[in-house]
Amino acid sequence: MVATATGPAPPVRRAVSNSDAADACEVFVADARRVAAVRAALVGTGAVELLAETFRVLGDPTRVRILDALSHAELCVCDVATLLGLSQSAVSHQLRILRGLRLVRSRREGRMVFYTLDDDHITGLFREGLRHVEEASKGERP
Amino acid sequence: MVATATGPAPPVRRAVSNSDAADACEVFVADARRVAAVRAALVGTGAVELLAETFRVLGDPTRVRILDALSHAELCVCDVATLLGLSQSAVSHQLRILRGLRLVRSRREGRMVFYTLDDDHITGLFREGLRHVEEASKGERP
DNA sequence: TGAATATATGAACATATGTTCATATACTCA
DNA sequence: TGAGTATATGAACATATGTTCATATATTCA
Repeated sequence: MVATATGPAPPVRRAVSNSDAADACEVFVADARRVAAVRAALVGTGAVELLAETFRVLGDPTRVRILDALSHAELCVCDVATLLGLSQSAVSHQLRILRGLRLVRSRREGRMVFYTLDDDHITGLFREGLRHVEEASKGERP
Repeated sequence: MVATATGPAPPVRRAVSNSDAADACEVFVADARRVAAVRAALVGTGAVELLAETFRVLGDPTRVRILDALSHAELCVCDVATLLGLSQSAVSHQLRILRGLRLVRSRREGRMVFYTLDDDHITGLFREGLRHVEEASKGERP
């Protein structure tokens, strides 16, 4: 936190400084100091794009199910398809996407290709997300 | 892990048991025992959907930037818009989505509405994702 | 009350995305 | 080598999604 907004900062109502960022519309800033401080602390564009792409890849039910399956055992494409009731093509397409972000790893063995989670990478996120969700669904306000 | 696939399990090549899951196509299972074990361990549909939706919401560059900004300070809508060079409308729409999943919380103060991260919820995922991505971009294979 | 301002929201539109279908590639075995 | 099988991939299509534009709602202040 930059400006520990207690007693939430008197709305200064100063026009947006025509520095670099915004001429988007006639938007005013409530607290120019706070905005400036936050701007300086923002994550770089590269990290934003990469992070968003990572989450986007994780944000599909089919891919979640595939990762869930692979978190329990190494499986070949046809096993995944059978297990989840999906077509071989659909599974293969999705595995390609997961592989592209290094979330899974493949190992060929004869005609078959076995997939596992690539534990070196963001896989932990999946596990943690699952924990969060399972908690959240319990602690939902009634 | 269910079947610690060392010496990766002789491909049994048994036809898919016509139990409940799959008649999707003529797909065969490589290891019926392993598949059955994994099937029993799969996460429920509800959790899958919720997890995927959570990640999906996190999987957009604009929303990542908004969360990044809010991770540094409490901000009103116009501040976020100014800060990120976005239209007020776009920000408001996105904040609605984030609010829908309880990732941010809003607090009205006069005409303005201030937003903060809802730390009780999956926000930790965002932070951790960021860490992962920043590591990953360093440790990329050259 | 009425003008001004901050935020919210519905409709429309362009783009992105997941699945299917058809087919290509890679590997095994006779 | 050729048939058979497991996986990969390109094209097409239906659906989902983010932004903009216009406008509604909510609050303050004269």
